[in-house]
Formats: sequence, structure tokens, C-alpha cells
Amino acid sequence: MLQEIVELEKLQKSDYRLTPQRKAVIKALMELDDEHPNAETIFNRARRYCPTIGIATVYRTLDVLIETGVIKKLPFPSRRGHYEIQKSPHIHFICQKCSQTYELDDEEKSFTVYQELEKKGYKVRNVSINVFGLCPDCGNK
Amino acid sequence: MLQEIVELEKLQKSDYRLTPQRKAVIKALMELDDEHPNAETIFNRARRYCPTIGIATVYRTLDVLIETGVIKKLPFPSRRGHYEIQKSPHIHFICQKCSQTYELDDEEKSFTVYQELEKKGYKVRNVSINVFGLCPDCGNK
DNA sequence: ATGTGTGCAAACGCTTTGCAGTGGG
DNA sequence: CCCACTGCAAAGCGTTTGCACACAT
Repeated sequence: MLQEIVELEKLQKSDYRLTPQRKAVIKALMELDDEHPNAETIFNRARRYCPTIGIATVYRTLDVLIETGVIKKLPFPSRRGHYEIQKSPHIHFICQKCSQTYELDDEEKSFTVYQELEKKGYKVRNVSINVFGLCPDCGNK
Repeated sequence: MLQEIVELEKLQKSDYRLTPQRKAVIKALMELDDEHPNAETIFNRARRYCPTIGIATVYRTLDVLIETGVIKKLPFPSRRGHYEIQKSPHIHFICQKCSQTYELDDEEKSFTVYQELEKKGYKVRNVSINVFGLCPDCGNK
């Protein structure tokens, strides 16, 4: 996977070691990226590639990956943390009935917000747009 | 307070009882609304108006208020829950250094998102835009 | 040799739940 | 008068931390 190499390089450049555990977590994150996984889901997938990994290491690795900008923690009003690889901005639509999360492009809108806030003196690192309601499936039942 | 009466009526209309505890929580939420309070902060303020209230009741009341649309749980990637009275959409800017949260108007942008998604078959109940970065204070140090 | 990184298990902190009692409508 | 609601304390659950060990450099 080409993309994976990019992520691994980001880590190396920041004085963090590329351990089997960290590689396993990144691999898990890449594979699960379309479902906004929580720590437990990432943990279970990462075990395929590093069976001895512990949940604490997953949490510590997620912190490292957030710090180096590889992933971000998603701002959902959920009790558990959800994570995704950093990529171009998009809208998250979260269905309040079935909890499905949809991704919808929104580079343009995010960019406008970005520009306006930078003009006002804010340094913008991440724009996040979440929409809550009923998805087409749940809304028509 | 005029606004408070509106919130109380919403509750009454939904077959929920207007207890001193619930009134106290609503009053606390109104007073603290500009600081996106967590349950503990709401609890401490509510005790001014109902000294015997318990934290469990605060949590249960918050659930009721969310269900009736009086308040919403804010989608911040924080471990604790944060709440605010439902009002017209705005951007939250959350400083990653000092954790200050700023509110910035954005009715227009939210409305555009709203319209586009409704066209696609989603039923939108709540649009939430969060921006993360450094606030003017922290960015210039 | 040094210190970053790890697994385990225990601790932590916020939130939820069970239950017996209370009071609003 | 009945049942929604409450306070208390205990349990629950996701996350963090302390510690001894491992292993890269």
C-alpha cells in the first residue's frame, strides 16, 4: 500500500520508533478507515498483525499518531473515541437512529471557513462539520 | 427570563413533569450557556436552586432535555460531555492549547449544508461545525 | 548503556443503573 | 392515589497510569 508508506514516514520523521505495534495500528486504521473505528475495533484488527499487542499500547499509539498529524480524533458526542486518518475535509452525517456515519465531500465549504478564520487571527488546523439527523434509510420508515 | 419559560413549556408539552430539579437544571444551563458546561458544572450551579439535587438526576435530566430538543450534546472530542441550549447554528472554535471555546456565527453556511443534504434524502436535525487550532491569543505567543 | 516502547493489571473518572422512597399532577 | 421522578451508592465502561521488562540505537 502506497498510502501506508506515507504514514509510516511521517512517524519516522518525528523521532518516533517504527515498532511492529505501531505498524499494526496504522495498518488497522488504514483498513478500517471508512467506518470511523473506536479503540477496541482498532485493537482487534491490529492483533491480526501483532497478536501480542495490548490495548494500552493502542491508546498510546493513537496519541502519538494524533500528535504527529497522521490521524485525528473525531468530534462525535459519543462516549467512546473514534479515529480516522487525516485526509481532505468532508462532512460527517451521523444518523441518530441507526448510528451509521456517512462521509460527504466538502472541501470547498471547509476551505471557506478556514480562510475566514485565518483572517480573524485564528490558526486553523482542522475543520470538522458534523450533521445529525436521520439517514435516507431511517427517515423513510 | 422570557427564554426560560419557552424551555419549560417544551418540557411540559412532552409529558415530562416540571420538577424543581428539572427547573434548576434548565436555569443552570441558561446561566452557563456561553461556556459549554459539563455535567459537573451544571450540577454545581443547579444546587443553588435545588440544594438536594443529585448528580444522577442531572444526567437523567440532560437526557430528557436532549430528547425534547431543549439542549444538545456538543460534539467535542473530549472525554466529558458538554451541553448547550439549542439555538441557531454557529461555529465552535476550540483552541488546542488553552481549550478556550469560541462561538462564531454561521447561520448561512449551516443552512446551505442543511438544504443540500435534505435534497439528498437526509433529514437534518442539527448541523455542527467545529474548528480546531490555535486562538489569536495562543497563536501569537 | 541509555532510554523509548511495551504488556499487564490496577486505578481512574465520567456516566449509568438498581432500588427504596417521594411528591407532582 | 399512582406512577414518574428522585437521591444514594454501587456498578459499569472506556481510558489512563505505574511498573518491571524488552529491545532498538
